[in-house]
Amino acid sequence: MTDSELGLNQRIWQVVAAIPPGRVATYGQVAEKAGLSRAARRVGYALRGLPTNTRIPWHRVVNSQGRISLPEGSKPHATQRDRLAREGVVFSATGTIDLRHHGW
DNA sequence: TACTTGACAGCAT
DNA sequence: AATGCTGCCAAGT
Repeated sequence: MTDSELGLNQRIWQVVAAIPPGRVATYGQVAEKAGLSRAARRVGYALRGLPTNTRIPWHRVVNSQGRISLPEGSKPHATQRDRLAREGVVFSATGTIDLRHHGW
């Protein structure tokens, strides 16, 4: 495995793992903290490759609008929302999170 | 080997 | 407010 492969994904996962419960970070923030300043897309790709039983708190990562970036109605979407709600994250009627309050 | 795609985001129009 | 374009970087075709 090359450094660019392992290093990149692990850096991303490490950053995600550091997000405290009850808080959410945007893909852009994760990318920046991982040293990828503008590779928000790469973050989504890395999370997408995580196994279902991973211990990485991937659910604490949402897009810049405070919305879950997964197809509404899909199972992963419901899982993310449920886990966040369980940590005390509040969703508005339209399904958006107030980043001013829950942002990292 | 080259082009397209993707759990995104910021800026321009 | 809604599109569209560009940057990022690995994977798929």
